Amino acid sequence: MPKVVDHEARRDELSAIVAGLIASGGLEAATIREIARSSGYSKGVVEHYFDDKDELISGALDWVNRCYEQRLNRATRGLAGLPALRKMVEATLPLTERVRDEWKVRLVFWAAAAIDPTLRRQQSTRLDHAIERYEAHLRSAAERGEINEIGNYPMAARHLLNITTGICTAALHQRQRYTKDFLMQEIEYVIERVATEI
Amino acid sequence: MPKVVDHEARRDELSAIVAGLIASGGLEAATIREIARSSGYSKGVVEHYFDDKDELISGALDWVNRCYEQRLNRATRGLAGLPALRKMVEATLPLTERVRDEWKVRLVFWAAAAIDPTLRRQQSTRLDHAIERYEAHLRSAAERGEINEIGNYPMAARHLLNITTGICTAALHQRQRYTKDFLMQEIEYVIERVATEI
Amino acid sequence: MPKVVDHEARRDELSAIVAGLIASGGLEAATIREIARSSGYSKGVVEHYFDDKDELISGALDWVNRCYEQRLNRATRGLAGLPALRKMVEATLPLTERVRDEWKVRLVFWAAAAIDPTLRRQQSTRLDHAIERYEAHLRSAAERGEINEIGNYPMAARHLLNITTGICTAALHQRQRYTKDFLMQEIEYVIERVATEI
Amino acid sequence: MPKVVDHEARRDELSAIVAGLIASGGLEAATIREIARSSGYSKGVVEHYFDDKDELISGALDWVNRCYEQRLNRATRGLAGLPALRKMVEATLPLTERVRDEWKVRLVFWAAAAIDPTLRRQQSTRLDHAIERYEAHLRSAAERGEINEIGNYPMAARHLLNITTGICTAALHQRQRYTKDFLMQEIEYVIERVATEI
DNA sequence: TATGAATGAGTCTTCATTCAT
DNA sequence: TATGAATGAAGACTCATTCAT
Repeated sequence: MPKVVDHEARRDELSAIVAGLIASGGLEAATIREIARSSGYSKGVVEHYFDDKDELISGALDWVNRCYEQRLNRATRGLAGLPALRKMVEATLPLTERVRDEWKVRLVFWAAAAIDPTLRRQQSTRLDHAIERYEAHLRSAAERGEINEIGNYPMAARHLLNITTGICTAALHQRQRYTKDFLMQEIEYVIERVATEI
Repeated sequence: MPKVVDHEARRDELSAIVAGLIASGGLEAATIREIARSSGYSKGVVEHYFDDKDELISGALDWVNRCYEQRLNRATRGLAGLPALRKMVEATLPLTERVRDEWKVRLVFWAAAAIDPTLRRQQSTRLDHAIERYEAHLRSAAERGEINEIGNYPMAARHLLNITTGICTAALHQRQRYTKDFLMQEIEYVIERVATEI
Repeated sequence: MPKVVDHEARRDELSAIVAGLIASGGLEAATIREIARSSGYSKGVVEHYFDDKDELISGALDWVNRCYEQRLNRATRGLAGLPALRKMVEATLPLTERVRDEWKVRLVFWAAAAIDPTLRRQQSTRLDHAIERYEAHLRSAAERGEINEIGNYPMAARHLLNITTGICTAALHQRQRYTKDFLMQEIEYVIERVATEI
Repeated sequence: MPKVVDHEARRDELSAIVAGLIASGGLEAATIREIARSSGYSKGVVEHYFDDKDELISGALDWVNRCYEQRLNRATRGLAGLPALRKMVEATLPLTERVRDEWKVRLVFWAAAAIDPTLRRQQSTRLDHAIERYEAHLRSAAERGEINEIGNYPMAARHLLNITTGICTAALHQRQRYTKDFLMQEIEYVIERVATEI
């Protein structure tokens, strides 16, 4: 009679730990031994829930992205247009230690994705999803009359994504300059410009 | 008299190889053994020119940045204002395999810098330098009447840097979408918006 | 359930091998590879039981000292006074190959302790313990009327320890001269002199 | 026309450095690279004067012993009997940092000699010489009426050597206990006992 | 399901040594 | 004589992975 364990919950628990290790020490810090130590489980358990180290690592990214999605949904629930856009961006910016960790993990995977085609495809899909979100918010903002009509919504959305990405990476590297106020001001600057059809 | 070897040249030679290995296989591909194999030298030689693996790795980043600087200087020599700005951005975008490799190495170091304070400081300084360049070009563009006067040059410059960064990382992950034309179009879009005081 | 292995026994087994290697080839002969080869285990196993090479080495000394202690206790069990003292010294002298090996390991650690403060402290404690043993035997010898009362027991004990040490190192370097008979004769000479209050 | 260099002087210079390195960091600290660095010469020079690393190491011991001999001769010049004996022992005890270093080197070689027959033979010869010195001083002390006649001079001399050795090694490991006064007191204790025929 | 024992490949690094200049 | 470039062997150590229990 096997002990009943919530497989998924255990996987998530471990993924969270892996993500934390990556955030604090990079990919190389996420060794099976260390994961076992941090989780309190034995080495064997760790590899019982994950076939492979690769799976363990990509599980961590998955987990980070799922966390992000959830935060995003919670933040924009019931909102549309510019308010939704602002909340979405706000939820993306590395304003808290937690989100900073999220970004650190993301950076690690960008570096990996730049090299590995499979990861790159995953990353590409994620980018497309993000653009769609931005686009939806822009459209609803226009509908609600909060901004002017935009000629090329996908382009504007991509622009918004890219500038947000750029700001976030800069914020990671210049932590003290990119305070919360400063970041939000940047975002307003960006939204203004995107919303201004020339 | 010892055998005469241009120490710096040899270091550069090895750094180039390390950068190439990182670009094609990530940090973990840049093992001493592989560096030796790729360079045709013995393992010992590699550590004759670099005390440490860390030094070897950071040497690769240095080399990449120096290459970038040179390319930038060559591209903008004799230019000012918007033409200089365009050339500068053009030299930054991952339009060729070589620049793509440059970006891959950069990504690896971003991930590392997000974790290691020392690397983060270096990265921060580099960002400041880049912003200064952008700012100078924007100012001269305004002086030459190519764009309107800008209220906050440093902010506009930082904006330009961040959006470029964002575009470049996106381009790395969605290679086929970000063709040369597409990238240049994005850039024009960005320059337009930065140059438009609202 | 994990495979059941007596951790301590395994550590001892390995320590004995390390001690043997040190005795026959010095510290440098005690490489992990050689330890693995000699023990029949794999390299990994050696470091499964010992975190570190340092630990492995100091484990060997520990083991040697524990062996010595046991031999000492066995030899002096039920004895006191001069007979105990004689047995103790006899158990210390390099009369057999086994004890000679013990002494070789000891010498290696003396050299190390002369340099490393931590080892020196350990060595100092060991010396104190040995002196206490000698002192106890001297006192009981006096009580039993086997020797005259001694004015300064600790000093006499230390004297006894030092002379024994000196004899043992000499015996290591002049093996054929220091036969068993010769060594025992030296010891009697020493005991006589220590026991003779002037 | 080759540059004229005093070969022997250079060898001594290097030997002194090697001895210093061994004294402060053990045998493993005496790498060719470190010797070169400490001496200010290049690696090549070091091995120009010494065929081999082994030769370099044994050169260091030679040098240490020669220094010791010189100090001994200077200390006992013009003396005989007990005064000579006292000076000789005094020159042997690790009372100064310099002599402590001498002993550290000696310990390293004892450990090596316990293993290597060639070194052991050298060490044995050195012991014999030392015993002869002690014996001569004892005999002259008796002649001068400073002590009673001794039945077995060689044995007494060996005893003196061994106890001195034992005291010195103890002094190395319990530095603060073995102050100069304490050491000299020990020596008097020893001389008294040796000189007392029972 | 869980443990941790065992393996061996692979990592960086240090080093003595040789040799061209 | 002197330099330091070059080599490759050997060192400790880390790690993912397999497997018996």
